[in-house]
Amino acid sequence: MTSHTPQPSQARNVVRLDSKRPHGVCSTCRVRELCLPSGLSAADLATVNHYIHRKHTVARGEALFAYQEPLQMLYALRTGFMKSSVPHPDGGEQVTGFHMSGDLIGLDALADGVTICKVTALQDSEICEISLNALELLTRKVAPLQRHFHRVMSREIVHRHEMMLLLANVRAQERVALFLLDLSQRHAARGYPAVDFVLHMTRTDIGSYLGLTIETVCRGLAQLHKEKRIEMNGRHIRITDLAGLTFMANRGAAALNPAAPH
Amino acid sequence: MTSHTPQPSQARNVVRLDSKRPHGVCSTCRVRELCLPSGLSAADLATVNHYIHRKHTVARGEALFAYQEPLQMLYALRTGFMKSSVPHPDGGEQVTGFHMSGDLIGLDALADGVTICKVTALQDSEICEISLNALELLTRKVAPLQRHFHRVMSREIVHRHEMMLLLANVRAQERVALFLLDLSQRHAARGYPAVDFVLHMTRTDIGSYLGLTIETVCRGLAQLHKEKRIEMNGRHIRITDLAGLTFMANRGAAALNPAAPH
DNA sequence: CGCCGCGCTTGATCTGGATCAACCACCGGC
DNA sequence: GCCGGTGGTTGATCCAGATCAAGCGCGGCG
Repeated sequence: MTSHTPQPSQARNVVRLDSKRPHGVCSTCRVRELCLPSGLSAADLATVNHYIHRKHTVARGEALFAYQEPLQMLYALRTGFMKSSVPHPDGGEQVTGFHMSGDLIGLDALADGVTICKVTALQDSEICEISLNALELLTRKVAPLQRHFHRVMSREIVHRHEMMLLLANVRAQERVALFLLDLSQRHAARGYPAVDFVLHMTRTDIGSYLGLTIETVCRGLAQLHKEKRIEMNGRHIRITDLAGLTFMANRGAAALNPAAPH
Repeated sequence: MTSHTPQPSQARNVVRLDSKRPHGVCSTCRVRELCLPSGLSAADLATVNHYIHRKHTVARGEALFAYQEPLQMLYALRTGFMKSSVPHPDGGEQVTGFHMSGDLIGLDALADGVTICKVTALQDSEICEISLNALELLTRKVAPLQRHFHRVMSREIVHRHEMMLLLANVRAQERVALFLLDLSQRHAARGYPAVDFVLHMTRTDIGSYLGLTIETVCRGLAQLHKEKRIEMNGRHIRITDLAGLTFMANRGAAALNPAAPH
């Protein structure tokens, strides 16, 4: 009810410093370039900065928001790891995505102002937020932000598009390989090791996300291990044959990358 | 190369009449309210109108654009029927969507400026277009348009999200039922009969779209006929038991609508 | 006309992954 | 220490839907 609409002042090029936002939220953020204010000039960044709020941590296991909850915010994951899921009527859930630092969360709620999935922290997470009102204001005012925001939304479409193709066309074994590669690439984009990481989600989550049962995921991983493509110790994964993994994933993902050079 | 950026004039509230656009493209359009300029005031509509171009017809079987083609336009289907598809390396294709009048086409290309699917006309179609430059300008200038555009993009995310859930969770028979209901609702939204329509696509297209083989689609339809839920004559469909069809589809789609009242 | 090719239908068989089942490893509580 | 719960692994069986196969109806064309 308290709508809390910030008053935009014209031609603001300076960061206003106050006790709540000592240095600005984005300007000190490591993953800024993966996030909403990617590619902005210092002046534009300062403007945007002013509307972004730091929110409290979401503890592991806690929800950022629930399923079908009214939402007037857009969130960005600053640090941590989260999953999106849709509850099944039978008590289970369908996992629809995993989120790493720099990812925007809540784009799918713009359509009707209501969330279409629940988002839960798999690791203690810090998140930033911006009100949709402020976002609309800013994207009107800051053209590069507008363009980037459109690209981000479009990328969200492309991602779900690729998941559709995966679920329609790709064999179980290759789904698992693609999943690991996707994580690997997202780690790399954030400056973490690409071939050595920890899975923050359970096997059940992975299976649900990939449209497979937990048993099939296990067998898929076991098979990759037998083929000496990965080493595995519980949730710790080490990719020992990235090229081989990429190759077999690409065979499976031919449908995702039809124009890939032979 | 010839970038053709229209010069925005300030506070233009009148439709400029010229020989090319006698009445404005949108203001005479039957599906305007389903399309980009939904919910605009007369003045805003006139402004938007000015940047929308009518393009020539795309004949049945012809492509609107190809796979992985640079795209600086957003299209809207005015009349006709189209499909989106991704080519398979083996010569086949994966159908990713069907488009009816009022649908926007090309939102997924915003991400990288390159199309991620090919779009073909299944019926002779008229399409409208707007350059991305103009769109960016307009959404900055016309706030209701901006808001609506964000909702449209978000809806595109939601749609692919629902397809993901369908492909991951729903049984073949229920996929077919859901497909028919989806078409039915989209017909109804355009003022056409909801229970009596023609499928413009082949069974193969349907199968590809639903992640099923053509045989399974046939059997699904035959089963629906046997259960007296539909009548069928080639591509002509008549839904004779909409309630029953909805019921069985909802059972299958429980995963898509988990919070549906008992 | 006859022939071909495409879209569609229906039946018979096969199989990838689901389901069912058993078991282990680990951890937290008492 | 024991005990129960959660997450993970592996083996045995089952089944929905893919694959293979055969045939029909129809429109275009030499």
